[in-house]
Amino acid sequence: MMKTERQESWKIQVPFHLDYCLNCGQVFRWKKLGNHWFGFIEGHLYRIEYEESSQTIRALRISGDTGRTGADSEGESRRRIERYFGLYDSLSAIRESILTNLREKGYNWFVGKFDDIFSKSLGLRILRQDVWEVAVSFLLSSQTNIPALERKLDALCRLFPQNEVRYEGESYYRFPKRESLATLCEEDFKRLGFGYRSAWLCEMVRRFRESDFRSIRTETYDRQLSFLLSFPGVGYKVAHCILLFGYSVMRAFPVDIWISRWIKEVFHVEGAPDRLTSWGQNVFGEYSGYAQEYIFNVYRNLGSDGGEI
DNA sequence: GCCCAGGGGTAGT
DNA sequence: ACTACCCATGGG
Repeated sequence: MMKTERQESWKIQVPFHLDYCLNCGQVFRWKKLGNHWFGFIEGHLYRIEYEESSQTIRALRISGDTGRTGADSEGESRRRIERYFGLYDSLSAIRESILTNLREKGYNWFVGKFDDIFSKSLGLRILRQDVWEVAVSFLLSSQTNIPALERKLDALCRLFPQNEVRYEGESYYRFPKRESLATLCEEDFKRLGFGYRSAWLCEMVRRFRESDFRSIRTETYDRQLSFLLSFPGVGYKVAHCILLFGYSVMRAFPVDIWISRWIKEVFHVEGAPDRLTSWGQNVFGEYSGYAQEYIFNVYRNLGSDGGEI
């Protein structure tokens, strides 16, 4: 492939925290070397860094998509990256929406506490990821901690050397398309250590149709949810991860073991994921997905003990 | 060995 | 609707 590297850097005017965005359990295949993050956006391998003091993003586009020719026009990487990292989301408006909803629902005692959580994770943004990769990633996330999930996805990607991009002695892999995974069988997945999730993945590969996943974007929330729940291995938690991270449905509220614990500790509310999802959407409002990610990042990643939040 | 992990499916109440 | 139990695997 012809090398078509291009560097762009620019100053942004909104809060942004690159590490939080890439290290909060919404995406699993970005790698950090020094201050640089390496990963794919729309099939292009990028090296990205963010300098907090000058609010500057520096992005090196290392390789173009396969089948594409020629270099991007000036500013194409910038638009692509700003979209991918959700820089068009107004965090101040999202914060106001959540705080207002908390007051309206009678949780005044929690308003200041949520504001603390929001400040601690400020700059975390919901990414605009590829739906197929999100769907496969979270299908495999069942009963799997994040490091183990990263290893699973890495092993899966390494089965397809045609997707490899080499840069400075390291190898990076584009996520395999459905057609590529369709050449594998359940036994192949089991050999990768996917266990009982292997059959689910086979079925998702078989039933996934690009057109279905595209047309569902414009459907109502209820129809989107029932469509995703129709896949074996996709329950409420995984479906809401796909809605939030793949479809940018900001009121999606995934309830995993951590969020479940946190709700119990802070609000003394318990229940199955579907019930706690409804609870979270009611308490946090139309941006409950953002609230969930900020809570997850503070509670799970930043190590604050739940009792102090 | 034991416990846990960004859960889901199923059978029994 | 709620609960109990099982499901494979890897890491601490």
